[in-house]
Amino acid sequence: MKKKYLTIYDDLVKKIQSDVWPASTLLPSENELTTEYDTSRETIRKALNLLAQNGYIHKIRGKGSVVLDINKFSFPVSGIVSFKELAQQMNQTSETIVEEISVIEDKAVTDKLQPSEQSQIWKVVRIREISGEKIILDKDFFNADYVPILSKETCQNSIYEYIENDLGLTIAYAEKEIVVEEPTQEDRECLDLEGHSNVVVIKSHVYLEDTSLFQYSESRHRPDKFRFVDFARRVKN
Amino acid sequence: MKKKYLTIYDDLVKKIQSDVWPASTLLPSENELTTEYDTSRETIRKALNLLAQNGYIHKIRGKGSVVLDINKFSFPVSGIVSFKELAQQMNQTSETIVEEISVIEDKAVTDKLQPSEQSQIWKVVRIREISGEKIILDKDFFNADYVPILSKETCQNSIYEYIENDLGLTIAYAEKEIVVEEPTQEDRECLDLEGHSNVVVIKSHVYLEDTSLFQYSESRHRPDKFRFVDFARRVKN
DNA sequence: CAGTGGTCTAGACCACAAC
DNA sequence: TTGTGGTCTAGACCACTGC
Repeated sequence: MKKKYLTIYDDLVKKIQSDVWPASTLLPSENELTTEYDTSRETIRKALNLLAQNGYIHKIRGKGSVVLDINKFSFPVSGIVSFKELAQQMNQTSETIVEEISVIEDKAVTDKLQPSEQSQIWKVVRIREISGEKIILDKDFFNADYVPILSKETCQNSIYEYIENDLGLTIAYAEKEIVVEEPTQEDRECLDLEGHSNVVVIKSHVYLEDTSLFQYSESRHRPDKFRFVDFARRVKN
Repeated sequence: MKKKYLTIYDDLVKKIQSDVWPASTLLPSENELTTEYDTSRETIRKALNLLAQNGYIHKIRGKGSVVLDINKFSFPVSGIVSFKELAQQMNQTSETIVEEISVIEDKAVTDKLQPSEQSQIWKVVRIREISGEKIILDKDFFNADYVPILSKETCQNSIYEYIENDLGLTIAYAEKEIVVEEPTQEDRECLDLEGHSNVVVIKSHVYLEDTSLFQYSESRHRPDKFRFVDFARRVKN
């Protein structure tokens, strides 16, 4: 049995996207939705809070839930999403070139991932080509305690799919940092930089369900093709 | 009376930050917290979910809530935070130079903010100096329907403080977009770019409690001083 | 005033982890 | 089996909006 509040959420998203309730109009009240979906009010509220969190509605006390018209053109780089998922969302023609797969013992990286003493770290370097241009250089480091084998086919397709479906691991959360750096020699060699003198770097620490750090990665983007969209709410002090 | 779940949240944050429960240990269970704070379990869960959302803990079904050790050095650029609030959080010596305050009728901007027909738009340009260097160029546009007066002193101090405290408006949410651009002539003149050939631009649409768009702004950063930190959780499809 | 969303309660049943 | 967090319920009271 699927979770009730999620099926309600999905249903409401679908209806908002198909303009059942156009932007800046009100959703049915929580009480109405309660009878409509034959459930309790707290369950409805869970679904509505998800909608609000994701920028679909804004709730106003005493009035109701207003449908927002943002979020229509914004594809999320936020959250934890694999390149394959992203490319599918955007309907872009994209290509992945596996540049390097190796096992390393680099001190700087090893310290971050802290594998058990005798074990090692996978290094994967991939180039992402979008519409024929080499735009992104992905450098991934995996703790081999969790990912024992890595084939070229897996790296070509989707490492996340492999980790979640085949290895049965659950990716839980990540710390991300976005900074701008000067291109390294490697960046210049692998990417079509076209004279750009900066790259945007997304550095991620990715953790599993048991809070163990299993991946560190750097996603290095040509600056003119980088875009990050966020929906934020004001938090009072 | 303050909201119970928020006072519990604040208390738990304080205790986590003062190492009452060190990183990677477990918080007391929800049932224990229920008796400790003399409240219901759902209220405890609201507080814990807030902690999880903000990266303080990770909840594991069947085990408990693990304290994370991230979030200790990461100052949030995310969310809606004014420059004054940010500077205070970081204990940085900072200075604001008000470069321009004017009323404009630029078509491109007017279309975005869509003020009522006879009204106008405030344009404010400010330079942010951090440790003696001109690092950020803030260009703000306010719908004069909501902000009738803007003094130089207000712009020097904090426009948000003025809007929320003196005008009694409530800032609710914002759409943010981060892109990298080539510096404009204005960027070159106002900032200490030191040869950098890119600026990081945060473009924001800011909305009030009644969902009306009242501000558009561009915060233009020298790339080497820009940093964005995010905490994300994996969402299954 | 009636209707809205926001908070809080006390209890139930479930899925999962650890022993 | 026990204890954990995840979902769901039915009801209560409150603060706010709009008439």
